[in-house]
Amino acid sequence: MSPVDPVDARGRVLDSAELLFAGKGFDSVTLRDIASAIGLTHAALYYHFPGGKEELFAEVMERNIRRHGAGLAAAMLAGGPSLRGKLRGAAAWLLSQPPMDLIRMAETDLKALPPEAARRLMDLVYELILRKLQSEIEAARASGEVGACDPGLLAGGLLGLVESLHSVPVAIVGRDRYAMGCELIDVILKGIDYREEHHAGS
Amino acid sequence: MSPVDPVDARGRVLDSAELLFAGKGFDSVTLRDIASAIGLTHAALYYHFPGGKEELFAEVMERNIRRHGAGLAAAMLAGGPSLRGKLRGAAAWLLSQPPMDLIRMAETDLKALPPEAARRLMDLVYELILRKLQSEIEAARASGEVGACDPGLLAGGLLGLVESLHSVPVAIVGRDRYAMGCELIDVILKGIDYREEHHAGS
DNA sequence: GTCTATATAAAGATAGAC
DNA sequence: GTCTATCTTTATATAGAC
Repeated sequence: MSPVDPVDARGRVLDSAELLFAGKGFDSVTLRDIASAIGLTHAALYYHFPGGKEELFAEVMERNIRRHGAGLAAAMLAGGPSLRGKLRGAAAWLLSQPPMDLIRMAETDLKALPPEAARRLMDLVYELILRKLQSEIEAARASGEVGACDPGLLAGGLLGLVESLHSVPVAIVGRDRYAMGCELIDVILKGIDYREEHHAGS
Repeated sequence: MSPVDPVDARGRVLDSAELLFAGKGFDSVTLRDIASAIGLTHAALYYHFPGGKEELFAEVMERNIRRHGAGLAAAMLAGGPSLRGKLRGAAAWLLSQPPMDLIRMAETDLKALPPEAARRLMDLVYELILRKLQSEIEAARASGEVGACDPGLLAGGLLGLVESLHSVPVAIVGRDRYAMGCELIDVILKGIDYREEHHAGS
């Protein structure tokens, strides 16, 4: 708790690395970037992470996924009993965090890790994030709150949908990301009132 | 048209680069990767692209965006008059191509280019891809085929949604990506039958 | 148009002082 | 715990032969 807590140096390295990795991906971030952002030289990182860049990245990703999982669970709980509330809570949480960019993670970053480490992280994403979303949709489906649907597909779709809002230039669009997230969730829940027979009948 | 068409060497370089850049991103692909994939040395690339990696990448991205725009327009036209048909055509096209990963492009890859080049490419994405999707939704909205919605937001959401299917492991899920795309489109169009008053009434 | 060879720069990693 | 070298590898880029 002292102004510069020496025992927490490792945590500060993780914070710096997470910020940079999340923004630019594994290959675009150097150990010197990570170190200099917190006033260290890159050599110091090897004291905390003897395994070098790969070990640091793997730990960053695992901590990131776990925090996302915990935050998501808490946010959905706080969203109240309705599925809409839970999904809005999930959106608020996801948009409060730096983008996870799961596509890049799966397609690019994880290829830099040993296959077992990559698999382990993907399993964590599924277990701690996708599964939680999926469970809530399944529960709503079982209780009759929503109609027939594929909860697994919807969970992945919702995640991709909300995450894609991170790349919307808010300054140009002039709308809050959370407001856009809520609107997209309502579209999922209620649709956009498509008239099947429109062309036949007009 | 000869088996090895010398005048088309530049095009083959672009093809190789596009394949690799699309899969792993700017920083994770080396000029040696691109060259050796087509039986050249990296030095040969400088004959076709004197500006080096950046020039090659910028040209690849521009060609990629233009092809996506043209393919999207053709696929939506072929989808027939209904919005559902057009969107399914769009999904079929997007899923037939390597992932564009617009989030990575916007958040990572474009930062490696000069700002004007980056802006130009983002403008092209908007003009040739998002705007086309948006126009179709707007037209359907104007004709009464669908109800009130935000066409711009929906266009971006649909793109993110369909693109995210690229990272679904088909072998595990056991479903065709196009089938999943169609289901998600139907969710957008018709919703998942959310009962607003479920909790109050049960 | 493509090659070999080389220059230059950047990044991961290690050794040893403090 | 962190630093200052230093080593090694890898990548972009260029020069000049063919």
